Amino acid sequence: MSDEGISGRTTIVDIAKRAGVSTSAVSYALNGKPGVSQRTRDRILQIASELEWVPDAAARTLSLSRTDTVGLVLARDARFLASEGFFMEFIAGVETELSKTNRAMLLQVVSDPERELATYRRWRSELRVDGVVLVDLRRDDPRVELVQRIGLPAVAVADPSLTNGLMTVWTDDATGARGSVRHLHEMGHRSIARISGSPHLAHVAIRDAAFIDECEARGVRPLVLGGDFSGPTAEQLTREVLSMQGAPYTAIVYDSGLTAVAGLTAARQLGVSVPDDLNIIGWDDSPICTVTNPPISVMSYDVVSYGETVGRVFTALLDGAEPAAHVGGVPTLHRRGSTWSEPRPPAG
Amino acid sequence: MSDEGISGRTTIVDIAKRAGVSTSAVSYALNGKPGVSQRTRDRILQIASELEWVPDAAARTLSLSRTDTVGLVLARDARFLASEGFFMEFIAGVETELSKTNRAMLLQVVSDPERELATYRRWRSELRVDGVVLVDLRRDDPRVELVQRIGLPAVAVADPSLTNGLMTVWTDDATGARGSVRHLHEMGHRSIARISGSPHLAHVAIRDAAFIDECEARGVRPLVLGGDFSGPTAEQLTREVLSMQGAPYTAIVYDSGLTAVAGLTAARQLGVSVPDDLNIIGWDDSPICTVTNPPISVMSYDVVSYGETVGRVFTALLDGAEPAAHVGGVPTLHRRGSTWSEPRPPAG
DNA sequence: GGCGCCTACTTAACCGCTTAAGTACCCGTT
DNA sequence: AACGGGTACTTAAGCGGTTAAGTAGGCGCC
Repeated sequence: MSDEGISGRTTIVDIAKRAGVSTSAVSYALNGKPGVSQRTRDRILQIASELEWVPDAAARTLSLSRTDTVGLVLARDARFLASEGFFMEFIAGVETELSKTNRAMLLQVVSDPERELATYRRWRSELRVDGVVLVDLRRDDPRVELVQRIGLPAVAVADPSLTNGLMTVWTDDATGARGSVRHLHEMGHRSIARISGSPHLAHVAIRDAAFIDECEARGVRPLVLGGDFSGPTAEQLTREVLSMQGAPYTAIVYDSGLTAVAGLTAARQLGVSVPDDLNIIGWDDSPICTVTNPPISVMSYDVVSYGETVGRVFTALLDGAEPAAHVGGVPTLHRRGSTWSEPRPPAG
Repeated sequence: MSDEGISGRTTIVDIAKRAGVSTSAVSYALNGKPGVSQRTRDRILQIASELEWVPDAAARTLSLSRTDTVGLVLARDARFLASEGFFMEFIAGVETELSKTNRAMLLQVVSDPERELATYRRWRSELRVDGVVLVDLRRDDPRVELVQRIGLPAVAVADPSLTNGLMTVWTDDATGARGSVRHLHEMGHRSIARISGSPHLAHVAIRDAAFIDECEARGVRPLVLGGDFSGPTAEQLTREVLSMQGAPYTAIVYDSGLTAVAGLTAARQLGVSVPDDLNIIGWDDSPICTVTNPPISVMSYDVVSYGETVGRVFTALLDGAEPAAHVGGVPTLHRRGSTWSEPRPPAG
């Protein structure tokens, strides 16, 4: 009450005056650097906390060239790319870790990839962030090349095969896809379809390949249809799968929760019973997978802890850690009502 | 290529050298202020663009006490409070407007309200943001008092009755709630239930009151059951409504898309046909409302443009506009398959 | 008892940009 | 010819921190 007020914010000058020392002594004390006696250090710390001093972010940035901020750009239609709620949980996880080192997150939602690149360039020039998190990578994604060229520290959230040596955190989608096939095969399925998301997204392509490979290894008849993460397309493709000639597909694996729900609806409209005649597996857990009848089994992992890993890795990167690929999660099957609960003999 | 490199970033000193003037002349020219001739101004601008100069954010903040950043804090369980995708669209809208004045958005996801308050205090002390956007207000929300006390500019996204004179943007939930009742009444419904979200959220209470009021004005028999925005609770409450004694409720209005889907599932399990025996209306549009069978009618408004309004109002606020309440959207009915498409004579 | 060496500070420069205050010069006046 | 008043700049100070370089005083040591 007494010292603040007029000037507004309290600075290290205020602390220095009170303590009767120079501002550099204050700075040394506050940052735990040598150059001040223990007595003086304690006194300065005491005064700082009395005055509720907090360092000015801009001043720090200016002299340290460090912003304590990490940037995240999301493409406008990200809500189609990831299942509902994914980003909320992901961001929550990232921040849990970042806040431990007092870092914040700058978020930008853009309408197209070109603007995303421009945003990185601008952030870099303005020195607004210490680095960025890259999500939703595509094959030969221009962002990877850009951040490397302009020297913007980055953590890529994608399969290591796409990140050209950047620091990366990934989920083992291939193992997840194989796991879904394995489970269905063990339950007796011999014909399994997969209705995937946008094929130009790298993780989709990875799931596709692993799916087919695992099916072939097990003598299962596979089918992959490329969709776009939207409900109507998933419904349409589901109808196609279910009305094909020949031995029917008894299970369909989707690439999100939303598309799985759409598939369930389509099946019901065709009079196909889930799970009796058809098993359905979605990807990424979300509340909507639990409010359907039957609730939908999904391949998923803990998104919050995935984000936490990204936050930790980011902190390490800024502390000088060498780029490496870290596993942030392995999708595993969460069984619910849309899949058989025990093996059935293969038909035919 | 020639001038950058060694030092790294290009500053106004570089421009000044090239132009053979002082840095102040450069600053005046760059900011369109008087004090330089047109010739010199043009030359400086030319050089600046050749050098691809971008102002350093921290330096600007330090001398102007302005960050060009707005903060947004979301409570960790926000994904339950708003329907899926709401925040992505909302934030996209806000940023569309903010980016016009070259402002960015700092995002923090916290686990509890206490941390949210702490975040505002810290941002204020560190001078990290010019102001904040407040969402998901409760009655007597402590955030309103806090931002006013510490003098942090804020735009509250909530009903004006809750914001104590802060700059606010709101959706007319009361009119929306009345609209849902009006439509159902005109279709012939005479007993309408409402399964609402968490009653301690202000907008929920407002919808509750308007719902009951409009029902009474029309001689409709109302019922309001308070839920929590979760699927299981919505299913449970739906079962309760449908198994009550006496004249049945022929329509249920929910407070989100997710809970409406849950209600649809519960109804189906009880053998109640939608829309024949029961009409269902959700709130806030989202993809999941379109992938059910039938797709679900919702009360909704354009969330992106809602966000845009918030962005515009925020810009105005920082430019000195007086606090006022602005309407950002009025929920209207989007008719889909879960409600009758034409009036039926009231039963009984 | 003069030397060097710590320790515990202070002084001053710097980060990149803004802006009040000063200065040099030109022009039109009386 | 001295003077007032623009115009077009420059100088210098300041925003709030950090940090290299300087300095004063105390201590041990030969």
